[in-house]
Order: sequence, then structure tokens, then C-alpha cells
Amino acid sequence: MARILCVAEKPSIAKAVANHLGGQARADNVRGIQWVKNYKFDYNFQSWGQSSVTFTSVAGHIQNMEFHTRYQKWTGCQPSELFDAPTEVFVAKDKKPIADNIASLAAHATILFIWTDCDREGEHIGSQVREIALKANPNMQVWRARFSNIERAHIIQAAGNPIRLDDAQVSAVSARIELDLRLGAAFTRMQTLALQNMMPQRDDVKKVISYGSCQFPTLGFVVDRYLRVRNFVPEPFWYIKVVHEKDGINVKFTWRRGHLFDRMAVIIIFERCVSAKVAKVTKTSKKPTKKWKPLPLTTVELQKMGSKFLRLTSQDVMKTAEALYTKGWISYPRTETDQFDRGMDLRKLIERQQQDGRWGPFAQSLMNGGFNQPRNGRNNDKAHPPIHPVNYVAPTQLNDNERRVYEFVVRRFLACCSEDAVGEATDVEIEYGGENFHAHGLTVIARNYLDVYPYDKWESSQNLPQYTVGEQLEPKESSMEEGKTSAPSYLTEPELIALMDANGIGTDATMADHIGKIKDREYVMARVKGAAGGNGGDSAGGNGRGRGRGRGRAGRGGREGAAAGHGEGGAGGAANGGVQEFIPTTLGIALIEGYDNVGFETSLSKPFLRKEMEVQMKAICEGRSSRNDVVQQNLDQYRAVFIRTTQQINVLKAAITKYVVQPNQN
DNA sequence: GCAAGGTC
Repeated sequence: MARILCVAEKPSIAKAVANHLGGQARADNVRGIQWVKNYKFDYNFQSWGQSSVTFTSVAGHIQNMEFHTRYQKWTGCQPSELFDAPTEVFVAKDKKPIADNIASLAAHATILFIWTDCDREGEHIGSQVREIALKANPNMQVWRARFSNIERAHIIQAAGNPIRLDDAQVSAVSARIELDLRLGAAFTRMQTLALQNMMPQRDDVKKVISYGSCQFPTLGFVVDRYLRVRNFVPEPFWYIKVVHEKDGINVKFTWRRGHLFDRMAVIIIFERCVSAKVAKVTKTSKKPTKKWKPLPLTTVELQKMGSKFLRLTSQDVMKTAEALYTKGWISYPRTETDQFDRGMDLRKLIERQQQDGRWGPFAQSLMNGGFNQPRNGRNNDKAHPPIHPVNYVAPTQLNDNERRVYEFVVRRFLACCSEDAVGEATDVEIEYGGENFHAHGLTVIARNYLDVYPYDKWESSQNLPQYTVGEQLEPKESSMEEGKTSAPSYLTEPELIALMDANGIGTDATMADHIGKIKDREYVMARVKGAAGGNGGDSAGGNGRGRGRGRGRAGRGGREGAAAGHGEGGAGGAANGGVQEFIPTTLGIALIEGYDNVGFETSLSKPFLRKEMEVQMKAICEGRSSRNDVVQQNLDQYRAVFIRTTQQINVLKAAITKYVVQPNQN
């Protein structure tokens, strides 16, 4: 009988797959680690026949890359030496029991069957497993399973069709690891050593001034928005408003041109309207409209929605989702997939929610014929399904944060399985003095998914009276109004996550950590949006010294939006306090401005370099580049930035002086 | 005293 060692990326996958293949497989404990189990059972593989199987797992990466000891001490070498200092890869201290477990199991097996997630990092983790197993037993055959979810039929299919590890993907990840280590360490030490002594010290703690290929672009987004707010100059504009009364209803017509920045032009146009006296209806339409139900839930969307509606930071959202997952209430919370597999039994999941007091009745209505297959988004990571509730849990069993996140996940899921909201849109267009104006009305006919999903708002506007084309009307009121453009607001957490996502900064699992890191490093401050007031709420830096600079926000006209006219079908997002917004500290601004002033064409604060690295990783995966070429080329490019920065370190110091040391003298 | 990526 063949002896097969299967290894998954995480315990939950080992358990699920083992149970599909082996029935209620026996679970043995592993020395020195509680959450990893070895499942033992027999299984008849298509390729290897009746076999004795041990199914275990790792917990993410097992090994770490570090510099040789001499280079780990900050005083042991120049930071610039880290570009080519020798490195080694070794088992992380806390992963020792996991590695030992694999080694001892491998010694007694003939075949290694790797079941890590089918993504780039999963491929790399698989290669680490392979390395450890082969060291213990060089004669092993090594195979890999291709699977994208843990549905029974899919898993059995994967068990019968093993493939090979993709070494190109392994190389791509290993290039990333080396670059992140070398660049992170080199720039962090250089910056810290050069600038730390200029920083005002509190409580004798010397803070690291770190650089990382993700944290810097993240900071860059915050600073960029901050500067746009600060440099904002409101601009006045003018527009024409027309009101007509019919059937006792005041109908507000908005100008098709929105607004103009030329006052004289508006005066002339307005006079033409006034002298025309009478307006004419040119177009009416009444047509069905819909508000689409949301897409299946991805990690990025969960974090955006969580920081927007649940009053949690993205880090807390992730921590909470993680806890709900390990307790078995929701599915795996790190996924890019926004489409449910056709074969998945969604009704079974809905059924379990029927007992709830809040959304139970809605779940029942879905079970009684209201069910609709969820929409399909465009993403499928082929590793995990969208986030969904797995089992029902009563609110009393959860803490505050868990309750909120669980509720959101359930409501989102039920909404996905429901129906689009249906409404009727009425549009009326008039011509007045040669200008076009229009009015828009919405009547919600069937709320459908909105009943279970309060995070979306779509409400009927005032009914419009009946108009017919050609009808003449005399406005009750027409006036020329003035407004001014209002400043953008500081970057909110959901906006930042969206920017990171769009620019490929971090992964769904790490974006919240990068945000946490730039807070931790005191590059940015977070505060609740709208809670501006208070003493120095606007102040930057941990040292209590504000920027002393203008508060760019001009009074919010609010009119800009009103004049903008044709919005999409319905009302906008729900108003809700509690969103976090980020303001850079003096240190954060100084770092970004300092690097910008060093004037290299590719500033470290821009997302460009990270994006470029992503493109090169793809090239390695597709065999168009080699790992070595990519690493060397990137090191050369960053080394040039490094040299230039150290030569012009006074530019960086000047920025620190300007913003941190003497913030009020500029 | 450095990074970012997995996961518990």
C-alpha cells in the first residue's frame, strides 16, 4: 500500500479535505502546536491505488529569509551593504514544530501530495513543504492538488488529478521576498540613522523610521490627499434654478449645464430665460429602473464596508472576521472571489438563518420561492469562495464587534440571494430661454433586497406631477444662484483601501496591516470624520505641534452636488458617522516631500514601483524573465535611488526641519 | 530596532 503525505496551507483545509476523502478521519495531535492535526485514513487514489494517508497542514509560510548574523546588527555594516549582503532562509522559530511534524511524517511516506492554496504564495509555501520533506526523505515523489474550493465533488476530482508544483510561481514569490527584505532593511536603517536624532523624543523611546514597498505608497496616498485639501482654493460658480408648481407640488428643475464659472455668461443666459417668461416641456419619460443587489462579498469589500458602516478599523474588521472564521460561523475571510460556484448549495446556508429574530423572516421568504442566484462579479481567485455565513450563531454568543461583522456578512449574503430593488424613474425636460432644465423623480416599487440590507439607501423622491410634451408652463420662481467649489475631504479608510486595491499595494490580507503600520510609525493620525473640533484635533505629529498651516477647508457649499444634476438612479450612500479619516503627521509629510525633492524620477512614495514589481513577478510566472534578472534589475534601480538619497541627505533633513523641527516658521 | 507574506 502506498503511503501518502498530504499537506494543506492551513488546518481548516486539512480537516475539510480529510473528511471528504476519509469520512470521519482520525485526528492525531501534533507535539508543540495545538491547532495543527494529523488526519489518518485510507483512500483509493486513481493514480496510486489503495493508500494509507496522513493529511496535515502548515500555517502559512514556514521559512523566513534573513541576513547573516553579522548584518543583522545595525552597527555591523553600512545600510548600503544590505543590497548584496548574504542572506539565508531558515525555519521560523515558532514554526519549528510544524516543520518537525512534516519531516517525521515524510520519513515514513512514499509520496508527498501538496494541498496549499492555488495562488502564488500557496505555490511558494508548497515549495517550502517540499524542501523540508525531501530533506527527510529524498526519495519521495512530489505532487500537487489543483482545487479552488472545498466542495466534495471538486475535492475528489482534485485528488484524482494531481499536477506538479509550478516553479515559476515559486521563483516569482522568492524574488519578492528578497527584494522586500533588502530594500526594507536598507532604507529603514539609512533613514532611521540619518533622521532619528532630529526627531523630538518622548519618554526616551526612539522610533524607527521605516520604509517598506507597501507602507510608503500607502503613506503617499494619505499625504497626496492632504496636500490637495490644504492647497485647495475655492472657486465661485453660478447656476440657474427653476421651480414650477403643479398639482400643489413644487418641482425643482436643474440646469443641464450644471454650473459655470463665468458670472457674466450666466447673467446673460439668465436674462434670456427671464425674458422668455414661458418654458416648454420637451421630453417626458417614465421607465422602470432597478437598483442592483450587491455582489458576493470579497475581503476588500468587507474592509471597505466595515470601516464605512460598522465603526471598526479595517484591522479590527479583519481580526473579527478571522475569529468568526476560526469558530466556524463564517467562511474563510481572505478571498478575491465575487462569484459563487454554480454547484454550491446556497439554500442550505440560507435555511440556517431562518431562526434569527432580525433577518429570519427574510431568509424564510427566500426559502419560499424568493431565492435568486447571486450575481457574478469579475474576480475569481480560484482558491476561495466569496465570504458567506456557514453556521447560525445567536447574538448572545458573540462579542460586540463579532456581532456587527457577523450581521453584515449574513445580511450581505441574503441580499445576494434576493432580488434587485425595482422602481420607476420619471424624467421631465423643459426648454426655457433656449436652455434645458430637467427634473428627476423616483418611486420605489419593490424594495426586495433592501429590506435585509440597510447599508444601501434607495428612497422614493417626491412624486412628479404629470407633464406632457409641448405643454407650456410659467415658472413660479427662477433665480440665479451662487455657489463655490468645496474642498475634498481627508482620505477616509474605505477610500484608502480602494486606492491600495486599485494600485496593487499589499494583498487583501495585508492592506489593513499596512494601514496599521503607518499609524504605528506615527506617519499618519486617524480620527473620526466629522468629529473635527476639539483642541488641535487637526494637529499633526505626536509632539503636539501643529502644522500651523491653514485649514484648507472652505465652508462647504454643498451646492456643488445639487447643481451637478443627473445622479444615478437613486440616492447616494447612507450618511453615517464613524468613518475614519487620515491626516499625515509632520513626519509623514516631511518624508514624502523629502523624497520628492530628492527628485528621482520614481519617488518611493508613488505606487509605480510596487506596480512594476508586480508586473515583473507576472513575467517570471510566464517564463519571460528569470528570478535573478528581476532581482538584480530592481536592486540596481533602487540602489540608484539609495545613493542619490544619501548624497542629498540634506534635502531629506531640510524637510524634517521644515515640518517637524520648526513647523511654524514656514 | 528593518519588509511583506502566509496563518492561529
